[in-house]
Parts: sequence; structure tokens; C-alpha cells
Amino acid sequence: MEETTTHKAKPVTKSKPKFKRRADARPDEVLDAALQLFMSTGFEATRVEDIAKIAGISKATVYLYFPSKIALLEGLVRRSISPLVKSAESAMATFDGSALDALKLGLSIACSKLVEPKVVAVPVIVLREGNRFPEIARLYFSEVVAHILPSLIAVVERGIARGEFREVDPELTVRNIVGPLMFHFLAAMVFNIGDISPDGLRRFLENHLDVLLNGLHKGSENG
Amino acid sequence: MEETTTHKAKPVTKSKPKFKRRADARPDEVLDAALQLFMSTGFEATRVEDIAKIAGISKATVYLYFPSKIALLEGLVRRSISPLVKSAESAMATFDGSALDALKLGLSIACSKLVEPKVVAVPVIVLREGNRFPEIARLYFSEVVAHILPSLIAVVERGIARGEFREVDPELTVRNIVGPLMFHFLAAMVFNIGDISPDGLRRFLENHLDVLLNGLHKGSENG
Amino acid sequence: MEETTTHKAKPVTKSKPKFKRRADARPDEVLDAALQLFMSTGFEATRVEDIAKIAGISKATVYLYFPSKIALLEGLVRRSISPLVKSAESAMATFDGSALDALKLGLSIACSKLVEPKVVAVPVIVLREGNRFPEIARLYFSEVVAHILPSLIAVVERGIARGEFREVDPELTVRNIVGPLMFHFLAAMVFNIGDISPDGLRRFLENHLDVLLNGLHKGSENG
Amino acid sequence: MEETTTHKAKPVTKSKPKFKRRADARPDEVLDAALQLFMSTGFEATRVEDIAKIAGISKATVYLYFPSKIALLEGLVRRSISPLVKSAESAMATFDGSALDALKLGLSIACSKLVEPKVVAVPVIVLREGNRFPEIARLYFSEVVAHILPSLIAVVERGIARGEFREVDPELTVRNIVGPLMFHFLAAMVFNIGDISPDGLRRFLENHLDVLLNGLHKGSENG
DNA sequence: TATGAATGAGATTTCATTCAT
DNA sequence: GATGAATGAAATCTCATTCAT
Repeated sequence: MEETTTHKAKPVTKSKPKFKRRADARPDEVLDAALQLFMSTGFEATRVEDIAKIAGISKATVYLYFPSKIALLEGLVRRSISPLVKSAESAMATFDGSALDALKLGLSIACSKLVEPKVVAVPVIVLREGNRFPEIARLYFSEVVAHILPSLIAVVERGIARGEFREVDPELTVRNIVGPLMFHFLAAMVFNIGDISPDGLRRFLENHLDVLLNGLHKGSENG
Repeated sequence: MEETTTHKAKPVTKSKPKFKRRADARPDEVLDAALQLFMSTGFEATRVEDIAKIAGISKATVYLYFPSKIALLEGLVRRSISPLVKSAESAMATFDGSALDALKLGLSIACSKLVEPKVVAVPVIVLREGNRFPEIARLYFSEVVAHILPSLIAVVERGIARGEFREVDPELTVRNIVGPLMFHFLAAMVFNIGDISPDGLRRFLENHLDVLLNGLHKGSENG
Repeated sequence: MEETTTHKAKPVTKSKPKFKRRADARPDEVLDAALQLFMSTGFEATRVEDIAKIAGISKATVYLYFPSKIALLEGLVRRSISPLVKSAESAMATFDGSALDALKLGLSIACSKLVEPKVVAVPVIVLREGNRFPEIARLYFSEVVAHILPSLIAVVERGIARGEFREVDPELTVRNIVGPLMFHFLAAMVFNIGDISPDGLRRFLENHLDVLLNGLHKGSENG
Repeated sequence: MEETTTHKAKPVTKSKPKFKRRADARPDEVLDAALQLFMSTGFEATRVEDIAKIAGISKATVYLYFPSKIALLEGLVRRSISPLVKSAESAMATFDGSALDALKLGLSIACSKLVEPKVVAVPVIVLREGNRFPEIARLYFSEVVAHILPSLIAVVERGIARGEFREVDPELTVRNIVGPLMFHFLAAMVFNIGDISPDGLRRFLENHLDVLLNGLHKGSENG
């Protein structure tokens, strides 16, 4: 009682090296771990401690790199945009050929990126948690949606203008382009149905483009 | 719909409990409250106490009707199936006309149900929380997905068999039917884009069917 | 993994009564416990859990009555004002006799209240933590200081006006009235010197009044 | 005071460490930083990292000079004693004139030192944290209180013996000497009332001495 | 049936302190 | 000597759940 014992004193004497130094890849590894858990367990239900465990560091170290749990989610969104958005957007924008081919190209790129679990996971998580964390939704929107949707709308408009496509509503038609893709992945992740292997994805994409372009109706065939 | 006042105008000889609610209506009111909060706040972040507050009862009373918080989610899924699944399923199954009309009918019914926030909310919540609560996913799957998807596949198959539809992959094509719908609602809920008013929905459905059936390609027109 | 195991499930089955009902005295007991610990350990270093332990309840129950740790400190200030401030203030204000007697009365009352550890502790704690928690300082100021100081100043002024007291600066002189008292208690609490037993307090008060009224100087004696 | 740039204008042939600080000045700068933060933020709430930041060094370097956070507090107490205690003590001890003048001298010295925030801060901090860190209280007691109080008591006793002062209780009377001073500073720091500018302090001291020596009572005037 | 009271079991976040360079 | 990196050990606050009435 008379002794000054800050309750944080650490009187132990152990010998093994307790610390490892590596500031380089750390943030990325932390994000990987977070991604994995957010995906399987959900954002709210994932404990920072578990993220740390997977990343092979201590809970406190996570906070060394990210100021809060939600900053991890933000970090994930930010990290996932560059490859996906930029490449698809610019590919479609700079493409010289027909709108049809531009569309095919864009979807192929998107699919090829989305096969990687690291990549699909992010939009799925955003879709799930976006309501509760408006800042995340806003971030994703401004970084991803705000680029992808106009790109697709533009392609459709170009196709119409060039006489390639019928006179559909470009904005609403985007749902017919993106929606099936999303459904494919969501169904796989949530209900474990459908085949999201590269091969399954190729088959899906083929059918998707066929239906999208030529319609279900028999009379419309013109492959 | 919100108030349980079916016998308002009945001046029976009751003396004490002026505002006693029918105990039968309770579970439903609790589910309504839960739905509302799960939707806006997420399952994990929703406090049982708040559900109780909205339902106008005490926290402990919630546990009188539902053994746990997750049982509320189960209750929601169960409650939402009857109107949606059954009507759409049977409508499409018993429909006598063309596959095309069956499809149109099914989508119309789905849309007409889904305008109600109470109804859209359930699949959205399941999509969000399904991963973390596998039995919810399983429940929803067995009660909803397992009925809807085969129905749609069957319609497509019938259409192909009858020569109405082209020879697409029926199972994959379902993504082209359901995906756009899903995207429409999810985009609206998460990013606040798109119009999910009855009128907006009608316009969407029209475009959706047009693209789905006739394709984007110019040459395929056959209205 | 397939099982829905909210990590909060509580599958134990024990028999002894876990809860005791008593909403009446609880807040007061909690405050008592808090007072004791804030006093001996300091506000920041006191754990809510320990407060709970002393009060014989669980940590969570503390939060049932007080929304936060600092609310406990606020509660303490608020609880301590009625007896101390009101009685001293009104005693001095309504007192009919000489300013001298009013002053004596006020100090006696203050001392008699301050012997109780429950009471001294509060100003001491406020003095300690006031800087870091401005809201507490403000509260204490508005509830205590803002009443006591003016009362004392008024008495001094009255004494001067009535020719009882010399023409000193009333506001500064308050330091000569209150300061010694404070020092007496602080020295006792921090350095364990001085006698704060009722008897020691009586002796202190006697000497205090003697010096305060008659001064140190030999020539000034006047019984 | 903030920068250690004594040899700014000396273009010696140095090549690498452009801004190397004298290592000797370090501990003092660290103590200055600690003092500032302990004062404004409290001991517990002050982060060692912030102390380091103000001192312009890294957190780990603080531990190079002081083995623990509390050692900083000890260092502060130790550093503050030399100027204050020694000068006041010896001034009063070696003073040849009347006890009255010795007292006046001592208080003047104390006040003149205490105007510096660096100096007042230490006793205030000790008063605040003394309970929780008994060895700090002990240290301060042995280094400061144990010198100052006896000095003052001795002066009072001398005054009584010399017939200058009335026959008061010397030990208790010390409270009348020190208490008002303390109250003046504490009130200023915690409640922001009172004037602790040099001028305000002079006025306070004047009134203090007047009341202390001559008393409040009218008849006692003999200045 | 209904509920106020109570709590066990975390979860996030913070920091003093220490190692390795 | 100096420091960036890392962590162990809390502390506050929250909430699903349960008991007693």
C-alpha cells in the first residue's frame, strides 16, 4: 500500500526475443487478414485481436498502422480500387473498336480481377456493411461506383449512337450488365451455389454476354 | 398495418386494461421492429432493447416470444416467405400460357412485393448476415432460394423446349433474370442511387424485360 | 463452424440466486464507494470495477445508474452540495447578529460538515481533478464556489460597513478565511500531518479565528 | 529557452549532425515538458510520447534519462527544491532582524518564486497526485515541507519569544500563513479566479500580510 | 404475461515500457 | 546515444440474456 506500484509494472524477466521488426509489408498483411475475417465473419463480429493473430502480430500493433477498426475497412476499399477501377475504366475509355467489343473487354477485365478472392471480397463487404457505415459507402461510391457506372453508361450510349445497340435506357441497362455478375458472386459466397472457379466464370461470362446481347427470345438470334 | 386495431369500434364491457394489446399481435410487432432496425442498423449493431422500445414493450418481453436475438432473424425469414415465394412459385408453375408470359408474370409479382420495404429488407439482411449465421443462410436457402431458382430455371427450360427461347444455359441465365433486380435494390439501399418508387420500378422492369428478352444488339429486335 | 454460436451464448446452468433487487439505496452506495476510491486512489486511477466491488454489485450495474465514470464524480459533487452550501450560505445570510458572529458561525458549520470524510473528500477531489475535467470544475464552481465565496465576501463587507472589521480587501481576504481551512485538510490528507479529529479541528478553528480576527501582531490584541 | 542554440554563430568544421543537441540539457528539457503536461493534463493522463514530442526527442529516449514515468515526477520534485526551499529557508534562518520582517521576507521570496508557472506547478501536482504515489508525497515532504514548515514555525516562535507576536499556537498558525497563499494559487488554477499576475500577487500579499498581522478586527489596527 | 434489475463476457482502444538496430 | 517497432496489460463501456416479482 505504501509502495508505488503502477499497475502496469512488468517485473517479468524473459529471454526470448519478443519483437520482430518489419514495417514494410505489415500494413498489407494486416489488410489481408482483415479482409479474410471481414469476409467470413462480418465487420462487426470480427475482433481486431483475431485480425492481429492472423497477421502474426499483436492487437496493439494493428493500431500502430490503422487508427481504428473501421480504418481497416477504409484501407481495404482504397487498396482494392487501383487495379480494378483504373484498368477497367481506362480500357473501356480508350478502346477504339465497337461498343460491343468495349463492353466485352470491360466485363472480361472485371471478371478476371474478381476471380481473386481478395478482390471480390471488398465489394461484397461494402455491400453488406455500407448501410451501417456511411463513410465506407461514400468512399466506395466515390472511388469505385462513380467511375464504373458512368463508364458502362457511356459504352451503352456509344453503342446506341453507333447503331450497334437498340435504343434502351442506358442507365437502367447497366443493371443488366452488372447485376448478373453480382448475383453470380453473391450467390456463391452466401449460398455456396454456382461455380466461381476461373472456368466456371468463363462459362458464366459467355452465357451472360450471349443473353445480354442477343436476348432470350428466339427470334432475336443474330450471333 | 402498423396498428392492431381491428375491433376499434366495438364498445364491449371491458373495464381495466384500457390499452391492452392482443398478445397475438405481439410477435408480429416485435418482428416489424426488428426488421426495421436490422435493416437500418445491421443485425449485430441492433440492440434488443431498441427493438423492444419500438415494439412498445420491455426488453425482457421480447425474450418471451423469441428465445434469442437470432431467433428474430429466423422469424423474419420465415415470415417473409409465405407471400413472396408461394405466390410467385405457384403463379409460374400453374401458369398456362407461354413461358415468356410466365416469366413476365413472375417478375411482376416479385417486383410488386419487393416495393414494400418490409419485404425487400429480408433478402438484403440475409445477404448481409448470411455468412456469419449459416443457419440463417440455410433457412433462407431452403425456404426461398430453393423454390425460386428452380421455378425460374423451369420456366426457362420450358421456353426453350417450346421454342420460345434460344438455347441458353438455364441455370446461368437465371442470373440474368434475378441479378438486375437485385442490383437495382441493393444500389438503391446502399448507395442511394436509382429509383425504387413504384413508378421507377415499373420503368426498370420494362427496360429489364426488354433487354433480357430482346438483347442489346440492334439486329435482334423483334418486339 | 457451421453452428451459429454467438460468442455471447451462456450455456451454464447454475442454481444459486444471482441477482438481488434493490434500486433504492444503490446509487448512494455506489457514490459512497466511488468517493472512497477517488479519494484514496485518484479519479483516473480508480477502476469502475473496484467501485462496483465495494458497492457489492457488478461493474455493469454501476453503468445502470451512472452513464459514465465521470458521471460518478458529477454525482458526488451534486450530492455534497445540499448540506454544505445551503446550510452555511443561509446561516450566514439570515444571521442577525454581528458580522463577527456570522463569520464564526459559518466557519463552525463548515468545519462541522467537513469532519465527515464523505464531505471533505469532495472538494479535495475536485481540486485535484478539476483541471483535467473542466466540466467538473465548472459544476463545482457553480454549485459551491459561486455560493460560498460571495457569502463570505458579503460578511466581510458587512463587517466593514458596520465598523466591526478593518478596511481590508474583502475579496482577497476570503483567502485568509478559507485558505487555512483548506490547508489544514489538504496537509492532513496528502502528508498525513495535523489533526483532523473533531477535537483537533476545534483547536484549529479556535486558533484560526484568533489569528484571523486579532492578527499575529502583539499590539493588536483585543480579546 | 526552447531552443538549445548557444553556438549558432560558430562556423566550425562540422559535417554530419546538423542539429545535435547537447546531451546535458536533455534531462532538463524532458522535465520541462513533463511539468507542462503534468500540470495541464494530469499525471495519469499525460502520455510519455507527448512529453517526448514536446522535448523534441523520441519516446524511447525519455527512458534513457528516466527509468519510468513516475521518475519524471520525482525528478520534478527534486529539481524544484533547490531554488525555493533553500533560499527561503536560509533567508529566514539567517535573517537578523525582527521575526516580523523575517516572515515578510520569507513570504516575498516564496511569492516571487511561485509566480513562475514552472515553480507553482510542482506543489500543485504533488498535491494532486500525492495520495496515489506515496513516495512522491514522502519525497516532497522530506525535501520541501519538512524544511519550510519548521522554518515558519521557528519564525513564529521567535516572534512570540521576542514579544513581537501574540501567544498563538505556532504549528497551527502556519496554516494561516501558508493556506491563503495556497488557496490563491489553487483557486486560480482550478477555477480560474483571482489574479496571479505579478501585480495581482503583490496586492494579494499586501492584504494577506495585513490581515495576518493585524487581524480583521477593527480594534486591532496598529500598522 | 410482463418487466425492472442485474450481470457475465467481451470488444475496442490506450499506453508504459522494451527490444533490436 | 537514439529511435522505430512492437507488445502486454489494462480500462471503459456495451449488450444479450436471465432472475425475481
